[in-house]
Amino acid sequence: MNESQLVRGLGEQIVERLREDIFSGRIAEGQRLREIDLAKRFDVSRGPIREAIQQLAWEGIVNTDRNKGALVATSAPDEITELIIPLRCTTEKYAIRLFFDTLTEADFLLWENILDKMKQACEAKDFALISEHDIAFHRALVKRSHSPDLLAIWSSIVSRVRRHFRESHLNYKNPIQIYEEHLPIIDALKSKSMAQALQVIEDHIE
Amino acid sequence: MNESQLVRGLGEQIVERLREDIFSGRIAEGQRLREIDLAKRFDVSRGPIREAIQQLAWEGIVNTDRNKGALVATSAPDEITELIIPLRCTTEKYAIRLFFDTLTEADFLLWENILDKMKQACEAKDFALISEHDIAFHRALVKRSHSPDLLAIWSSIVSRVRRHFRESHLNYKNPIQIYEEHLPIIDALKSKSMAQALQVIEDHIE
DNA sequence: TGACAACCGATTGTTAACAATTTACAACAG
DNA sequence: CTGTTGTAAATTGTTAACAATCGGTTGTCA
Repeated sequence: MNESQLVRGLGEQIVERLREDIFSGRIAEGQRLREIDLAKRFDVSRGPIREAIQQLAWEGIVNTDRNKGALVATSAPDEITELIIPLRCTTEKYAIRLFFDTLTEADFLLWENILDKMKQACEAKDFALISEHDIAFHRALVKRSHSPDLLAIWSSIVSRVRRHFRESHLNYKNPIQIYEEHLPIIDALKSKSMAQALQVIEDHIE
Repeated sequence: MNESQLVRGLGEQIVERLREDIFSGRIAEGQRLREIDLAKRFDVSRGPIREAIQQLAWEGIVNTDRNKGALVATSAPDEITELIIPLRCTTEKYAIRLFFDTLTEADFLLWENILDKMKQACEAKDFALISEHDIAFHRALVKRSHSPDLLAIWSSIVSRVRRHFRESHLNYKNPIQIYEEHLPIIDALKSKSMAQALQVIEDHIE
């Protein structure tokens, strides 16, 4: 998976901008997305716009009806969270089992680096950044398994519910708690007890 | 949600045809998908083809590189099966819980229709077709939940292990058993006992 | 011979025009 | 007044042409 992605297609860039607009509330829930409007706004043709909308639809951020266009989805988080929790538990615990015996200091450095950035975001109360780093941290965990398939499966689960990450973060009065809740994971991974690490990740996800 | 879907876009139809081709093995792993070839084959322009490929990429059925097109993804290695079983259990049981109380005769008709085709494939010992219908059956189950989130997640999980469907089928001396093992699922769904249905699907997946 | 750069064909990315469908609204009949 | 039907505008679906990019090939030079 190409991390840097120096040059990206118009569609991908538009996806990111729209996703950020929707998550930040600049584009409201239920609002209709018209291809021509977006094409004018981004100064591209409707091709990349349609590409972006299709992707957002797959992520569950907008709903599309044939010949009727796209509406920004209203969040219905609760039921699906119930599904996501066991799925994440299964995949992330599986990842930990794969890599636990081969951990090195460099791994902890990498993860702690991400958590540092998350801490700064928490202090700045920048919820968009907090979510990004939260996802990045767990992605880095799964990636450490060195299994592209595992990473791909995990990604498809999480990106589908990126919005729920964000919404659950908004429930924290003091965002620094989000950061603090990640520290035990690192500790447990350092502890040399796989059973304990599996338990901690399970508690964390729930 | 439009149940019948009488009229669907070209892109959606092409997604289904390509998915069937790949799940059955008619299009091999690693094979390159050229937009122009597909456009000629389906007698449409490249627009709907690109739409279909993007969707297949999201489901994990093909891998795309910018400016380099799409390759049919290679199925995950055997170890992953260990992970997939609990993931499928979780998602398919979740789906059954969602729809169990609203089942109608039409649902059973649809599913039995797929199983009929599977039966014919079993009698013909056509393992490619057996796999295709096996996956199609489970997909139809999950789709019945009417939850796009659930279907999206399930799709991306199963697409990565499609080869294991075929390989596990090859272990059967008498392929008709594959068909017969699906009948208890229908029976349990008809039985009005959700707990029993959940147990049956769990036993079936393992 | 081997490295390297400039081309060329093939393929994907993007655009703009055209076709089909939906929606809103107005005219009309009962 | 209510419901229906026809029409036009707005919007999405599809197409085909054009632009940009990639990979291999060929030719040059050390």
